Amino acid sequence: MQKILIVEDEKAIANLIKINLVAEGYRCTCAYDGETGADYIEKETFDLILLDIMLPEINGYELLEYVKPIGTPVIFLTAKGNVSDRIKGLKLGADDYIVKPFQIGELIARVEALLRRYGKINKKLTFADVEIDMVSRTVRKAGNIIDLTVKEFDLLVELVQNKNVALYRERLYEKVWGEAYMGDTRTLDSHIQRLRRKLNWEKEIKTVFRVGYRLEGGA
Amino acid sequence: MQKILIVEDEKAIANLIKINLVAEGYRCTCAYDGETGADYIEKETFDLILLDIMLPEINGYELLEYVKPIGTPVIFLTAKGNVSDRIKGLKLGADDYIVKPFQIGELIARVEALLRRYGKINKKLTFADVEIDMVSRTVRKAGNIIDLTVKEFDLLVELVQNKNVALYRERLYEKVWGEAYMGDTRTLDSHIQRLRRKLNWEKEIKTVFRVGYRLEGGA
DNA sequence: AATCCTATGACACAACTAAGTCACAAGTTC
DNA sequence: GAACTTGTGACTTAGTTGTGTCATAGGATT
Repeated sequence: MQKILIVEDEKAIANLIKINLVAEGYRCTCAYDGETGADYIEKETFDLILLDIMLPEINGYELLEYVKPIGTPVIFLTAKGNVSDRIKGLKLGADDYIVKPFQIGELIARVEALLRRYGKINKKLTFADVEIDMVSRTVRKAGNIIDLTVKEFDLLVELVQNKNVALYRERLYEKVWGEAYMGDTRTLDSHIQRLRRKLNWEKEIKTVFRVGYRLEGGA
Repeated sequence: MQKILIVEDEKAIANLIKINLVAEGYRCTCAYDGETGADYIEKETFDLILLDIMLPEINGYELLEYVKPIGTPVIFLTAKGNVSDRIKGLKLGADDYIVKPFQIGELIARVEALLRRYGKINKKLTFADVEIDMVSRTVRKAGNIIDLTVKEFDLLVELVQNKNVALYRERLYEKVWGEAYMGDTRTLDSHIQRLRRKLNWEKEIKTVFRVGYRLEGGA
């Protein structure tokens, strides 16, 4: 379960947010002023911080400076229309902002999007006896390092993140290569072939005819 | 692959959205007025609908009423700052809204978030001892994987989604093949035959003479 | 009930399309 | 420039799908 810190001096707003995020399955802590917020950040690790700019005592920007070295993603809560605030916040390292008054659905969407973005970075992925370290970009199978090229690695990650899902060729291509797929070359096929060989995954990477590929089995 | 319907009268906006969603791996259909939108909803099943409130002829709210019983999730596209619109939309059953002009990234994030939330619900179909996983595109009967081709799979889904309903040949054909039916070939019959064989569904798929087929029984 | 007409079942096969394989050239990195 | 990565085209192999033919069954008409 992911933990979210809400730093917001208006208790009504803070609690409204909390109720809704808890309902979505997050664990939430509220701090009603910057100092308390800083204390929490010191003591615990959070997956995400929602930070009001206008705070008594310590303001949001200072707190942001404080959070930055830790690397926790931050969403700024800013007053309506205050564009310079947003820009300042983003420059200082906030990952996103949301304008008050906001609909709770919008907040949740942003929280989810940001957590998903960050989630990808610090993770290790595993599939059967294959372990993928996203940070060092290394892959081990049964403990032995398997050398993969950049494209092979990206493709593997995409497959493992969607194990047991039939992935359309177009989608795979677009995710790994970042551009539209024109189905007249053998690029994707070749890379699949290389992955299958290097990992001995002749069966695990199943061809779904006229669709794409599916990584089958695993944990 | 998930299908999204975009109902938006400004073609430029509709197409912009489409291009971006297609790049993300979705299949998109655009309707430039409410009536066309209603037609599509009638004919096809979508995973998500993006719906502009301000539409010629039928407005967004009416269309929403129309979609509600089907249960497809809806994201409203509303004009800037029109708070009462948003609230009305949410009350009427929209699952989220986004304010124009929007950043395309935000739209995508919301689409993904919503599909993920809903995806947990709608991704498996069952009929008797047959389980259909829409995501991995696999079919199991009594636990054993049954290999189906694309057309067979699509046809099966159509039948199961309308179990105990007599489906006209024309309708089946148009749903699965996406084109008009000219009743002088054995195409549909052959595929029905293949399904019956692979699933041992000689009785379950009942022929309705001069009409089409009906999947009978099940849970 | 006998007859006729049409719809569907069964089947085999041809046409088509997709994917596998491979070798190599162009591009990158060290 | 050596070693490696990557994309591509030619070719091969394989899987899918539509179609015609013929057999059979269903329903209508008399």
